[in-house]
Amino acid sequence: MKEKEQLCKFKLMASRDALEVIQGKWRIPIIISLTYGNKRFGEIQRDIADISPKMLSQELKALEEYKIISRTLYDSMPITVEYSLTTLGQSLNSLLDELLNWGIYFRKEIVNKNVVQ
Amino acid sequence: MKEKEQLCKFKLMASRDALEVIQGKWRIPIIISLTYGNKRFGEIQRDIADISPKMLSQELKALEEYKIISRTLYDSMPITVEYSLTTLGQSLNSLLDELLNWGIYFRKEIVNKNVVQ
DNA sequence: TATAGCAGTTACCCTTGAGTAACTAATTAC
DNA sequence: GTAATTAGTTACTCAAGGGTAACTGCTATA
Repeated sequence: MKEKEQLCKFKLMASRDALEVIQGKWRIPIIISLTYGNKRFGEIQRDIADISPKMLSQELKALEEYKIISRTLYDSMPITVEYSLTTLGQSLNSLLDELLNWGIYFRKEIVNKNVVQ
Repeated sequence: MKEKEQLCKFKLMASRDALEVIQGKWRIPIIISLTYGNKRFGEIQRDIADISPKMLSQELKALEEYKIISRTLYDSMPITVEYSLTTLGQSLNSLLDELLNWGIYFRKEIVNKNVVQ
């Protein structure tokens, strides 16, 4: 029984580490947008229709600090900035896939059956 | 290009459905605790050492509404209440696995290397 | 008679997440 | 000369998420 509890505690810790990074309304959408190739600020904003420049800027900075994305400045005129997933960011791929699959399954099971609203 | 954009929008929607359910500090820990068997209120509270009864009660109710867990009242003395995962809740299994795997990987890559903090 | 465990509830507070609107500076096109 | 695009920033506001502490009613045990 003690083993089981220790494993449980370990999993709780790991899930918190992961959640700390992907928590919030906008980070997953931003990462999904970037799985479709490197993008500029404005392009991400157009992908995620209802994000404000303030939130996008704020969350891009956070994801950069976590080394999930990287920011490249091109000294063109006008200045362009390109965001891309790092290898750590790309390692989120299978987690994202599961998230998407479950989201689709959940909508089928619940939302369309009007069990929840 | 239009196909790519539509797929991106579709994925954004699915991820939001999933996030709506698992978002927040406590839901994933509660679900993880319940993957180790049906549990009573006090048992979950002991698993997740720093959760308050208020938050546990509130999040259990939310998860019940989403049909992720079910609540069974046993009319023993004193009254005991058992929480368990529904089949919908169990369907989160592979998502949880990926979350845990990524959490462990992330800690190895970042936290231990002191890149963050 | 008092304490402990069962499963929560209630009231209060404070911080954070997120939204809105307006603004920056540089350049190009009309 | 004015508007549009580039990539953001700043100030202000509000609601939600979450924390703390005390409390409920019931029963069994010491």
